Amino acid sequence: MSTEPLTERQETVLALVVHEYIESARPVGSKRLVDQYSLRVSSATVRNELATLTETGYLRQPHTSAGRVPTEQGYRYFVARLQGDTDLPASEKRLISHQFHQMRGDVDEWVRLAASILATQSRVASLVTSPLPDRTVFKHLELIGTQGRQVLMVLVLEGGDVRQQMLTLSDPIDQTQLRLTAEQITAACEGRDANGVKAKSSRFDVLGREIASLVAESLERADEFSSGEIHRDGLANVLSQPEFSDTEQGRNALKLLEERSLLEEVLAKALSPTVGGVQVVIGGEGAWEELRDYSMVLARYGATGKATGTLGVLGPTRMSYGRSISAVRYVAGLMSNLVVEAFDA
Amino acid sequence: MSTEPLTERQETVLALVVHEYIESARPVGSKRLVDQYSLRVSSATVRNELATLTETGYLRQPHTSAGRVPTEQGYRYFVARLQGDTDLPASEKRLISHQFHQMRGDVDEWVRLAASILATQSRVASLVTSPLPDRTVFKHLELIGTQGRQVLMVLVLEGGDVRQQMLTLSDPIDQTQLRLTAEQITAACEGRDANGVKAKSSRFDVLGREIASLVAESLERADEFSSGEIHRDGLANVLSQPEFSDTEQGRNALKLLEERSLLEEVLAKALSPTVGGVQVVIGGEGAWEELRDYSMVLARYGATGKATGTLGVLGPTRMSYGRSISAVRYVAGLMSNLVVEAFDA
DNA sequence: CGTTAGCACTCTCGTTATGAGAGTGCTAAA
DNA sequence: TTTAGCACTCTCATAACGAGAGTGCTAACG
Repeated sequence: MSTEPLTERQETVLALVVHEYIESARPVGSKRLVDQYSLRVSSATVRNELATLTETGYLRQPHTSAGRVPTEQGYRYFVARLQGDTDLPASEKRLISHQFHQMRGDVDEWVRLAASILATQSRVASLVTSPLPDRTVFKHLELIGTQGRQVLMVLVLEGGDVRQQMLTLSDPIDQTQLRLTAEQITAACEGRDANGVKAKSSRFDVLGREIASLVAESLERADEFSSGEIHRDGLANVLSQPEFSDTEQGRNALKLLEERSLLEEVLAKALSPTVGGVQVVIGGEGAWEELRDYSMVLARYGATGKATGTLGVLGPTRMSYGRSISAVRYVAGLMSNLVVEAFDA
Repeated sequence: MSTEPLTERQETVLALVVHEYIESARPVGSKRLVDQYSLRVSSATVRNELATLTETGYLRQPHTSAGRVPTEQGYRYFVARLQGDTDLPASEKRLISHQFHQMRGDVDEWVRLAASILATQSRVASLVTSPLPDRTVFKHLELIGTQGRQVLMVLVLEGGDVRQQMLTLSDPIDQTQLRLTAEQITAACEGRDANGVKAKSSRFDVLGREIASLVAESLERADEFSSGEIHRDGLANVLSQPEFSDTEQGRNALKLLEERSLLEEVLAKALSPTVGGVQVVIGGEGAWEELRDYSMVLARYGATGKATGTLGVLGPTRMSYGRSISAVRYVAGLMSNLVVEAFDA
């Protein structure tokens, strides 16, 4: 567990072990290493290096006389060295970009496409949340009477998100009255958040106050549940990873992917709220016991301060970090562009 | 494959075989049958019945000297006899009903809850689509200018569904003009469908015509993609079924569940468009090769002619039809109530 | 001193053999 | 028509075993 700097050769060996293990899913030994990569040293030398790397906590032996497997620490070191110099081939990029530009429709469509692309590129499961405003700001209110005292409240938020809500008034109100009230509130509260709306509320009549408090409540709710639906894709991919050949393990993985609350927590905590680089969470980083055997590659996308969402992949710790990181980075960039465009074209 | 009517005893034996096989997941033999259910005949007699049931195509032998397994035909017969007399225990019903009434919020919440309840009750995977209007009818239009030529179009449909769309006009238009146009269109087209809107379109000015055609287009699109998102739950359940202990099989099942287009097709074709009873699709019914080893229990819910959605479960042919049917029936009923309430309170 | 060849030892994993268990179909008797 | 009895079949869990891969250690080498 010492943190002495690694020699160059140790670094190479570590990288090779990680690489080979990710490819083959089998513990990797000294012999295989020299053969596979035609190293210019003997297997005995490699064996020595492996021993010290095991000492210092970068590698692990599943059992005596088996090959080595990277520890979380080992993965982390590898990923840190990796970060910069990994990218999707230009042809892939063109293809993906094309698919995105093909379809400038619904936000849900983007999300679906992003998830699908992440899944196929990374070969593991993907997660994408819709872009949501960071701070929910009121923009426009519409009240539409149906029959009797039933009213549909349509709430337009900054950034184009729309909330709708049915509500029942104590007395029947005609459509002109409703329209008037809606206009009043819209005029007074445009550009304000939940608290701002509450502050203005005293200026309205009885009906207006009732509606305004509902609006404020709705804005608050939007602030809290800021993650919304999590769109998943590629669940079948993770099942095909050899570590989940045991059904029990596979079921676990699925449970994890279905556990909304856990994912929300990780997504929220692991990511700084600003759009930026790609974050890699390896083996739960000690904080999430359930994620011990899994890694996530995450990124925030969107326009900081306006609307942002999260996207990423989840797979076994032995996943292809290179592929995942570059895919996540690229797709996050594309999605950010789309969101920015949608905001201020 | 003959369709001679079964004797009463044959019927009993068939029912027991199906029941026992669903419970144990192992081919069931004559001896086990008499022991388990303390039949008043000998195993040899049962053996004879099994033989004829195999002849007539209700049962199948995985290999000589193995027990019997129901064929699709066998399941179908069993399910047909079963339909009426299966129901959730009252206590379960109360619990579920309570959960639903606990939360009269967002439609998405209902969908999520329904999926979750179906999954836990049936112990297999569940599918629920949002309730959508059968025929998309325009109700109200709102145009909200942002900056420059960018306009947010908010389209309220009969039944409270809301579509939003960003659009860029050829010339900047001020807010009053937008409002006027929106009011015009709303007044002229309320209660009309896509074609109705098109018909009225000639009465508007240039801007009005442009907008109206977009509205009509949007209505048409809503008609086509009438299924929307399919919400899933309980995917992990199906992995725990012994038939999927082989990872390959499990992966297949997952792929199936992820294949949106296939599910949409089945949902659309297998169900009459009216809200009604529970439909059981066994082994793909010859029409869907991919579903050979799976069964679905489906129901349509909502208010016929207004808004309906689909919900159901998907599992191996060897699933507990009793549990599934009663769960699907009950949850569909609850969801229908909610939708009806939301429509005309 | 770092590197390497050699070697004895360990642990896994796929293959094969084997026997118990469950089930069948058939025949003949009740 | 039902049942007892029996020979036969097929699966599946268990154990035995050997090949293969890998290790650590020691001693020799440049």
